[in-house]
Amino acid sequence: MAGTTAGGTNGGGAPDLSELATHSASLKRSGTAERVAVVLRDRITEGYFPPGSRLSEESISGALAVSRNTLREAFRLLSHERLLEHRLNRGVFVRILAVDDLIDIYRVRLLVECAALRALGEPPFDLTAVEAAVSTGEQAALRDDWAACSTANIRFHQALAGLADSPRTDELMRNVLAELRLAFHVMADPRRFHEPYLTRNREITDRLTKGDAAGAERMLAFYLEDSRRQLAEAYAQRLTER
Amino acid sequence: MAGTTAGGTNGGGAPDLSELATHSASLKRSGTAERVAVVLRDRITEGYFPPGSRLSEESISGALAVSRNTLREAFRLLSHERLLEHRLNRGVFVRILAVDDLIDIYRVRLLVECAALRALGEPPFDLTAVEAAVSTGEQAALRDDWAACSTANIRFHQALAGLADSPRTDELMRNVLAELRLAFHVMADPRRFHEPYLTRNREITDRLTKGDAAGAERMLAFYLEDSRRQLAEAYAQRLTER
DNA sequence: GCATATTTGTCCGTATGTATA
DNA sequence: CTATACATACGGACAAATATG
Repeated sequence: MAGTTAGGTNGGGAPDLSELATHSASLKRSGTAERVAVVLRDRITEGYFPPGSRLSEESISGALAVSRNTLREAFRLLSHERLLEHRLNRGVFVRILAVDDLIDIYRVRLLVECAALRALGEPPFDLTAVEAAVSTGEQAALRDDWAACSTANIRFHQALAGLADSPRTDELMRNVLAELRLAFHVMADPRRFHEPYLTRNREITDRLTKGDAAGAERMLAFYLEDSRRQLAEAYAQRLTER
Repeated sequence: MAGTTAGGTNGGGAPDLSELATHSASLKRSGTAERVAVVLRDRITEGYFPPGSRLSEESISGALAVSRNTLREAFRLLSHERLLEHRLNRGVFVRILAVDDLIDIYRVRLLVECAALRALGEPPFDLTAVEAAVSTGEQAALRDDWAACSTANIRFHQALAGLADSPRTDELMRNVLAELRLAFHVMADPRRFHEPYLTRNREITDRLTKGDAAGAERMLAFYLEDSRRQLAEAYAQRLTER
């Protein structure tokens, strides 16, 4: 019944929001609100809903064929993850990070990623996930596929944090890195921000392979500091020139 | 408040759950769902709703005089914080931590709290919050007020993590420590778990006052390891004997 | 500054499915 | 196995806040 009026919140692009129906392949039984949240999260992190855009209850619920009540439950979840911002009586918006947010995100990353390396035990580490992320990143760079490169880079850092073997830490990193993507969508110059770090990813991994966790940690700290500075500067500039 | 048709929806008696109405002290404009979440969170962490208890949509929405839709939004928030567990088609329950959860929580604490100390700059630290927490804990112990002592102890560790000066880290610790309270409510022998740590809190603080962050970090690591072991053992026993 | 349209906030009623006694 | 209770999800309603002309 819901009238899917074309051209809702977003001016252009693919109008296809759906593919909600049969997720029966997944073992995890979850309600519709959570499935809606998954779809929206994907759309946000992929840039389909750019930062600052308003997510109208009516159009989204229409496009996804769910009731407004259910949609609002999904909104709550994503607001809690800081991907959406809930302004009372005005609706939900894709968050626009402030520079302070960037700084805090990098502070968390420095804390968590370095701590994960420091907490490593004896030299034969399980680096399969780290290795995989690094090589997919390198291959994506060869293809000039900077979107994939960005994803691989993020996965590299998730893998590093994953060495702590802690589900809660994993979730923290997932959320924080998803937030970080919001900043990249404001700037959209992926190559500049990811290419220089490919070799450093490789170097860090090599250190770990050799069992030199302390060295890897030191390099990682410099890496994050450089990345933070470069990103924060470019981001601040981009924000003010709007 | 909107939609107040035909008077109060529930003229009937609400138990002692309420006090929803006047939150006017807070500057933060928030919707009912968030206020409901605050009330429920308090009730859970204070033990009014013990772990394992089911939170019926009907009775809670009746007691708080909010609609079931609004209540469900609040449930989503608390589920996301791992205080509630959402079992599909069965409702929401106050979470019962598994031993694995305890271990992971302590892993996160070790990671974050130690990293916060390690990241400290030059010796004159701002320890007002830490100091305050320690002394309130000591005074509570003198009064045999172990509930207050538990709270102060938690606040002590929040203050330690707060030295990292990172909002996201603060939130992480808030959530993780709120979760940890669930374990204490299963056992309810607060004295045994908090008294031995009062002096160690004091010692750690003293180290920090002297500017010896590395020493404090070492002590903290032992502290957490001891605490984790003692708690996990007692908790496992308590769980199996039920 | 005002009148109006749009959108959110909140509530109600209800049909359907699922788990449990 | 049937019955009951409850969560799930939808749609409609209206007040209040906000945006718009």
